[in-house]
Amino acid sequence: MTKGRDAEALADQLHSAAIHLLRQLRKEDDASGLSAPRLSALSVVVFGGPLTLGELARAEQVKPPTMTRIVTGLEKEGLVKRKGDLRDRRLTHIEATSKGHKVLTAGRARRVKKLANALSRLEKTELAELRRGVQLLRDVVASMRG
Amino acid sequence: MTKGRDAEALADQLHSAAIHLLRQLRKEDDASGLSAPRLSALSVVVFGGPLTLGELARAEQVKPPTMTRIVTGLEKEGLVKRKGDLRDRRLTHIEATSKGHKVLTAGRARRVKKLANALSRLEKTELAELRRGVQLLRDVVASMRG
DNA sequence: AAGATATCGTTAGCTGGGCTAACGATCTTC
DNA sequence: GAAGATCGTTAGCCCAGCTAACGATATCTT
Repeated sequence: MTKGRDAEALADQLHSAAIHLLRQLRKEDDASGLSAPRLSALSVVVFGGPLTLGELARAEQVKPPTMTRIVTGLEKEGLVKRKGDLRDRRLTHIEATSKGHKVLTAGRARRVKKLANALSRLEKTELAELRRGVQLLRDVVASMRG
Repeated sequence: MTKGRDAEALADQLHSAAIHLLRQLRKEDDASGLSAPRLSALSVVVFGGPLTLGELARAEQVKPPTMTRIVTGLEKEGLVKRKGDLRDRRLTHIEATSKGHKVLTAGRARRVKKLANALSRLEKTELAELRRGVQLLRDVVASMRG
């Protein structure tokens, strides 16, 4: 059947497009001076509120020892800080400092701006079509998790 | 203007979708037993024919010493081999072995299949819409290179 | 209440991948 | 033929991933 073959060709193009998109955007991230794992973890902390180290590790799909090191690095740069839990003293909560907020939002702004800039060259109707495509893509990605 | 704001929101969603898409697909790559840099380099060698180490380093946007190590790793696993150049004996050509071809195409098949599978759950019209979106995305990414 | 068990984060030690600096071998140029 | 450029490698650094093992703390059993 032709539908399956279409899906394969599209899958290939989509995969390639995603790779190239992220490769372009990563260049902007370099300006923050943070490595990708640190940037990603910081993002979760900033937007996801304070979390424990274990939660953060799970969110980043990484093992606890790895997250310990990432957090230690971020802490040394003054972007997050550790806080103990009074009820359960095994827990360590990680929260972003104001500097952490600033660095992250500045980086995100750079990145989004670059992409938004490219997007704004599109016609209004094209923008709508792309928006629809992105929505479908999100659904597809969500369905892959199962 | 509202168009700029729309572009920003879309940029954000697109960025996120691309990240999550690649994260899902990378799980399939793990089955190959190869790390991302090795897989990527192998892919260039397989599809881009024999290249020198320096060319490969540039293609992967990596410095020569890094590529030396990646190639050494691939060579130890029997996926590529080094070949000297008779005319210019400073050069080292890297070419894929048949095992290298097999491993790469098998991995690519797994990856594309997973994505194509998710895509094939879409309605025919949705598939067309997504295809249009991907086409636009490719144009957008291409325009960012400049 | 005490002892066994489970959970959380850290440390130790391994691999791999990124970099710069320095080097040996090899062309190329003068 | 000597000087300079180019190619790949080596050495040595840092970061990020993992597993195994541990100490501290909570929780469960009895």
